[in-house]
Amino acid sequence: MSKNEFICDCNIIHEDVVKDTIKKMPDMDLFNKLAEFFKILGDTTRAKILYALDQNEMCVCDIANVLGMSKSSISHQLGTLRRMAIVKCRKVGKEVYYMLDDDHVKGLFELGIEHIGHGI
Amino acid sequence: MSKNEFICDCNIIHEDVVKDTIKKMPDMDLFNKLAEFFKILGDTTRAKILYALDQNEMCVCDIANVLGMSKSSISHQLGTLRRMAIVKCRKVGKEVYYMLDDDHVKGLFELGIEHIGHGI
DNA sequence: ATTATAGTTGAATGTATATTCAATTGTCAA
DNA sequence: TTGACAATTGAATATACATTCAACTATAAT
Repeated sequence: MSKNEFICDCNIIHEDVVKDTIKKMPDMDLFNKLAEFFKILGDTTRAKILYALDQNEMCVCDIANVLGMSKSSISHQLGTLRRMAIVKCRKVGKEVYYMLDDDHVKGLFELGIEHIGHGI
Repeated sequence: MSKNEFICDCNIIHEDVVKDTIKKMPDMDLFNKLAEFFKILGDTTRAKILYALDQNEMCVCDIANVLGMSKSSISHQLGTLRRMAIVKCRKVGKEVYYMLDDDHVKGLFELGIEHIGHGI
């Protein structure tokens, strides 16, 4: 592998380290999925929704009230969370009750909180 | 608490559940910090950088080559990661070597991967 | 059947942010 | 001290996406 196979305009490339790292990088597809997953938690509204649903199963209107936001925006976000299989719902008459679909979410929250250095 | 204290235009509010949930919600500031933190991992480039740095400490140019991206964009992202105290760096001559600053990152990655259901 | 309402959906808008480009800083070597 | 280069930085651009608004669907009650 000669230097001009590298994309970068510099002379001090540590070829061995770069090659070793490249070798160890998993399929790039994993990073897309990983980022997609973390992005879900990387929004204040969604984080609140998930925390709230971790306390109680609730209908859309209840969640909207807990967060002080419109039904529509909550519903949009719930749609996103549903598509990512992070929440699931059950329909009872006109109402739709949402709940967490995944135990990992709780674990992730706790690690995140630990990182931030807050107790709750 | 009368119904019109609620923000939502619906009749089926489960007052007890809403009040209970509100009571259990932590300081809203926590959600901002939490979301801010997860947002960091919620970007493909940053996820790759962190994974790469988990394999080897590297200079900016090396990272750029591993990811096949420009030095500038990598440097911008490293700046973000540094400001969030997720990576740290040491300067050696003209070069700046970056490494992970935080063990939680690894744990978070693993949980994320577990969620996605991939092995690596 | 008609009306009211819980929830969803699509389009539009505004905001956040990733990457590029160009200029700049700091350090080494000659 | 001058030239080369690793890295940073700011501004500009482009893209992604959260919320709003309005229209629509489905269910329940009268």
